[in-house]
Parts: sequence; structure tokens; C-alpha cells
Amino acid sequence: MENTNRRELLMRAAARLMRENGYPGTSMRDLATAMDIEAASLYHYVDGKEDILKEICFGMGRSFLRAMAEVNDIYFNAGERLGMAVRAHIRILTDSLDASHVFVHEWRHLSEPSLSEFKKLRDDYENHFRLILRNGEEEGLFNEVDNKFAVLTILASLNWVVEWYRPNGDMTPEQIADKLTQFILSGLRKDIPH
Amino acid sequence: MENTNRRELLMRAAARLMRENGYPGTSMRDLATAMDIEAASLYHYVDGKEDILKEICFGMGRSFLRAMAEVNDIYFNAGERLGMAVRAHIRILTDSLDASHVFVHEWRHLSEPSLSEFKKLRDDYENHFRLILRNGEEEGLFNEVDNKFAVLTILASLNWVVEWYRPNGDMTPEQIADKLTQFILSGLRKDIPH
DNA sequence: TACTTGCACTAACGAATGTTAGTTAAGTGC
DNA sequence: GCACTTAACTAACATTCGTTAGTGCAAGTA
Repeated sequence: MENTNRRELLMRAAARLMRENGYPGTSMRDLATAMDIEAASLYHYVDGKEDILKEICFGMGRSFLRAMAEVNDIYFNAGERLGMAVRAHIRILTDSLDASHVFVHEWRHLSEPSLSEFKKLRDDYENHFRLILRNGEEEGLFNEVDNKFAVLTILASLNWVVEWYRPNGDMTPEQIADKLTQFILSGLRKDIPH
Repeated sequence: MENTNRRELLMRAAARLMRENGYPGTSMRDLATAMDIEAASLYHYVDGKEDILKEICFGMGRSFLRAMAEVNDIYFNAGERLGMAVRAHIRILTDSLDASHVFVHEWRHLSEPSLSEFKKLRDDYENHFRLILRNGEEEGLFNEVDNKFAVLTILASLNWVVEWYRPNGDMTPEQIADKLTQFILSGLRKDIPH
């Protein structure tokens, strides 16, 4: 019944702790305490500590990539694509804040070969954004721009949301996404609306 | 002779290690090894582990604030102030990359009361940026904008530089700062140059 | 009823952690 | 030459770390 949830709860608790204290600052005993369980019992659900980190990082990575694929399937105009990619990114990010924080900050504690795999996955995601920017240039919609630099800057703005967003704050994820898009677009758009 | 440098070298080594492995992931023995010394000998220079973190975080914080004060002393026009503040920020950041990384990411491992002090220092710095934006609005130079949101987004872009900047890369800190300013300004400027 | 599986436990392992105490050898100033 | 300081050392402390081995029990299945 709630059996299937149990492992998921563990992952959530782990994400929260790792967000608060970092990966090396989170002990298996901390996690066990949070689950109201003995440390050794955790090994019933997971292979080890890094196993948890891997699952969180790659799980989030896949979420981001899946959303990006959907955006690319549905929209063709670069402007729409950018807006929707930002929306999707912020939605996923705010949807699992703790895991996102781990995804953004704690992945570097992965050991090889997971570390390299993860970087590849990240590069993949970034390249999708670069492609959108390039398409926008071809459409005459965006200024010509240092793609690499621009994507890094854009993703910085998006990912930083994880640092200040509060679920009960005064902005919804959609509002945040739209504001961000506006901020980004006004810096890219060649023709000004007025 | 190089006596005075010794403690400084320790701080630099600590910053590098904490950047690579995080604060909890950096042990006093790691640091000692990096200094080619025994762990216990570190206590000749430093009161303890957190002492090191405090010094790095508050040292960088003061650098940023000092630079901001200078910018405010010299420039009065909001546009110039923004550009110069960005330049100063990026210069300090790229000048001590490791320490900056610690400043941006590891401060949360401070314990009270240092933690609260640090947050106050950060807020102080952010408020200077907000003031610049507000002045820019009053001068009719910037769009009216959600100040808090805008500053968070701007600082996100600036601070993220610490993640990808490489001293031997193809952009100087000044070039980066100017590109960032351009990116930010085009999103803020009401009147378009052309 | 007998067997298996899921989920927890206790106990313990060797290693690593931050830190303290006390010592030593090499300068430094008078 | 003597007192003092500097900068390192060895040894050890009490904890905590990730992890393993083995056990118990309740629920489900044959």
C-alpha cells in the first residue's frame, strides 16, 4: 500500500537533508533519524550513500531533459520555445525544491564514472538551450550573441531561483517563469515592442 | 619573511579544498596535507575549522562591500554605477575564485551567531544594488521593475561566473563584466539605442 | 502448516573526524 | 649564554562515519 512510497520518502528526506547540510554533511545516521529508523535499515532500500545522490541527480536530470523534449515537440517558434522551456524548468525546479538544490549544487560529489555521465547529461541540456538561441537568431528574433555565455547566464538566473523561492511566497512558479522570460527576452530581442 | 604569508597560504589552500569538496567534505587533515604539515599544527595559525570558514566568508564579504562603497563614491549616474558595480564584482570574484566559491556556496555552514551576521552583510550588499536600480528608474533610465526579483536575478548571473570562469580561458574578467552589463541593461533600458 | 519475503533491529568493524596536550628544535633579542 | 617565541611534531581523546553481518518478526503464499 504505502509500501511503494517508502523508498520515495527516503529519497525526499535525503534531498532535504543534503540541501540543508550538503552531501558530505549528511550522514546515513542523520537520514535514518529523519526516517525514524536505524542507519543499517537504510541499506534495505539503497546500495549506499552515493546511490542516493546518484538517484536524485540523474532523476532530476532526466526530468529536465524530458520536459525539454516535450517543448521541442510542441513548439517550433524559437520565442515560444524559450518561454516554454523556462516555464518547464521553473516548474520542475519549484516542484521538487530540495532535489533541485541537490541537482544544482551537490552533483560534484559524485565519483567516476557517474560524474562524467552527469556532466554529459548537463551538457546535453545546455545544448538544447543553445539551439533555441541559435534558431532565434536565424529567425531574426534574437540578437546575435555569444551562445555559450548567454546560456550560462540564463541558466544561472533560472537555477538561482532554487535559493530564494518559497512555496508560500507571493509569486507562483508561472509568474516567476514569465518574469524571467521577460527579463531574458528584453535583453535578446532585436525589435522592441514599443 | 615569508612568515606573514604562511597563514595566508593556509587560507588559500583551505579555500581551494572547500571549493572542491565543500566545507564538510574538507577535513583538517586534508588541509594539513595540502600544507605539508600535521593536522595539529594548523591550530598554531587558526582557532579551529569554522574559524577558517568565517575568515574566508567575511573577508570576501568585506571586499565586495568596500568595492561597492568606492563605486558609489565615484559615480553618480545609475547606469555608470551599475556597470562599475558589475565590473568590481566580477573583478573581485575572478581575483580569488576559490574564496569566492566559498563565499557564494559554503557560508550556510557557518553556525550562529556568525550565520546571522553573514546574512546581514549579504543583505546589505544586495540593498546597494536595489538602490542603484531604483535610482535608475527615477532617472528614467531603467524600466520599473520588481527590485528584489531583479537584483536576485542579476546577482545570480554574476555569481554563477564562479562556476565556469577559467583564468586561461578566452574572456578577461573585464570582457565578462561588460557582456553581463550589456545583457542586464538591454533588459532594463527603456529607450533602445537603435 | 511450512516456507518465503519485507522490513526492521542490534552489534560491531575499521577508518576518519575535530581537537587537545605536551614536546622539541630552531631561531631571535638582550 | 639565557629567556622567549615560532612552528612544527607525536600521541591520543572521544565521536562519528559508512557499511556489514546476522537476527527477529509479521504478513503473505504454497
